Amino acid sequence: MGRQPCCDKLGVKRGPWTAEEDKKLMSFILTNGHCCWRAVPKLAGLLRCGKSCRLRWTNYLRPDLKRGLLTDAEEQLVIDLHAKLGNRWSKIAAKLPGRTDNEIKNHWNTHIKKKLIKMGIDPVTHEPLDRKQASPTTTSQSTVTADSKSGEATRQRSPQPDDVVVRDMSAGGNSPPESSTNTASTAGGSSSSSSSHHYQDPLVKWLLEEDLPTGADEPWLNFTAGNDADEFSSIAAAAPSLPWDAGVTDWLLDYQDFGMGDSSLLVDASMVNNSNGSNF
DNA sequence: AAACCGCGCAACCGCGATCTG
DNA sequence: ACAGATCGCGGTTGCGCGGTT
Repeated sequence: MGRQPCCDKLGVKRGPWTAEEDKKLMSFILTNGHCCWRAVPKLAGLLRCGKSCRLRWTNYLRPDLKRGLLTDAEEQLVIDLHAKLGNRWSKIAAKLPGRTDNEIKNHWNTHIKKKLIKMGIDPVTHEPLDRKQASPTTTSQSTVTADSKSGEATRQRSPQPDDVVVRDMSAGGNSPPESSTNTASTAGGSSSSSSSHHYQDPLVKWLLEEDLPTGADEPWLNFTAGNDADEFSSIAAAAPSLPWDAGVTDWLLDYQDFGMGDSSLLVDASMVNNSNGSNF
């Protein structure tokens, strides 16, 4: 009964993806889409399981991905959404176009969590760890820069977003619109920090108020016959932080060499632009 | 100069939800 | 209706790199 096994794990390659594997997967998905992840590795000629292919695609190869550190506005939005939603990274990521749940999760664990702790804020409940300890005026600015390491110091961190956090967290606040459906035990009871009017940043305010088109949109699945190679090139040029900028996947720049120049494979530029339309 | 340490990120794992036959 | 496959999510791990001692 039912379906075939997902993957038999025997002969399935694991570990870091090579440029060649990326090339195969990217080429395949841009050509055929990913209606069935189980079939993708076999059809693409990859010795990977479908799960691994999906992860690689969603976290690294998707054309609409942003790369690089989160901006202050994005970080602030993540903090607030986390206060509302808890560790529902996919929901949070859906509010940040071009960002993946994995990326946000990593950033939370490596940056934001520590930052909040240093500020005297419990990263789980978003409540002050110790109300006596939480002294925003003395901790926020000095500790924000303290966690910088390996390039973090180069980030242009403004103290203002942090000040907003402290103000919001200590202000209590009223019930967020989504709180009625929020069943997360950690954030649910204390998810009161985010009355959107607290945000001076209009972008953050807008993102919190609007039900955005999610970053999960997959415009590359909506290929149109009218697209051409020049259009694809313009998309790549317009997206300064696409993964292949790092040089690891330079092959993508030569997509015509392996058939991606075919008009049927190309991404609708307008849809890509829409997905990144918030211009962080 | 070498060893050690901490950080950041990519990838894996396991589980629950959903779908399919 | 049920069993099993598939998908998607969140937690965790492992490795490479850069900084420090």
